[in-house]
Amino acid sequence: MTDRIPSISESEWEVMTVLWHGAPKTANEVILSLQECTDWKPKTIRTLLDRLVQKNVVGVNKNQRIYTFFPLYSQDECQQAEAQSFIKRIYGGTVKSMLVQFIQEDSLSDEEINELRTILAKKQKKDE
Amino acid sequence: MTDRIPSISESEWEVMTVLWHGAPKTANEVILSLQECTDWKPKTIRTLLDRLVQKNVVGVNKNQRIYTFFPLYSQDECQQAEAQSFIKRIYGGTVKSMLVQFIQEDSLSDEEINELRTILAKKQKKDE
DNA sequence: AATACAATACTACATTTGTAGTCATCATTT
DNA sequence: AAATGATGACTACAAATGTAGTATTGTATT
Repeated sequence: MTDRIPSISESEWEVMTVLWHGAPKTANEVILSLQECTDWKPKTIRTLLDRLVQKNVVGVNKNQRIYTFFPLYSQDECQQAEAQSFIKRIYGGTVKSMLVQFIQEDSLSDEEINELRTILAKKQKKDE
Repeated sequence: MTDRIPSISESEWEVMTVLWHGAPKTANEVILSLQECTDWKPKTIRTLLDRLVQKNVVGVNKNQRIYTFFPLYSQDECQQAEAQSFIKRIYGGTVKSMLVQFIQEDSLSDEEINELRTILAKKQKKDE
């Protein structure tokens, strides 16, 4: 289903985040938003936007003189695609080995662990 | 502690995998190993090895005429570093949100879910 | 209408990555 | 010793990425 999502570079991802947070947005809005957390020049951001459009990850509405941009894939879709390829690259494709590592490290609070347990329990029940 | 691990590209990662699987190895051994699963030319693999050495991710023993190569970081360290930056990039830094997504998708078998539950349970007991 | 401003379009350039090739050298085989 | 073959050193080149700059053009202002 999810047609092959083109790869999104690190900087481009930040632009996507802004658009996922609310779209459509004008280039200027994106620029303002990103200048709060990065020190990229406006032109840089504009270039990133253009590249995302070329890659067909972002759409443009050119009806007005000032274009507006919007994501063509949901954040969820993109996260899953990235995660998929990441896991394949780094963990040889097995999701579990990664999860185990994360659980073993102290990246999770007690509460989070609890939540995860609950989710896992539910998941298991529902699946059968 | 873990000094900043340089970033390892996708192809380079495959070379690392071979070295983690057993080192030291000569370039030739690495090449043979990789030719089973890729169609890279020997020179390509050699270049990747050299770049890893430059990046200080792989060490070389030049005592013999034919060098041997070995990883300077454990697979675990590198996985954690990559995962860290990946999660920051894609999930805004929260480990849990990613785990939840993975659990929700059907990436896990029943058995795996069980294992995870066990691990979580143990983890929680031990922590307090 | 002329000018200034802002948005878009196009161009630029260094670095990293993927993917090798050529040249020099040392060891081994005639 | 000369030729051959394997290693290592250095070079190459296109695509992707990070990071902009210049040129053009439509809109708003005087």
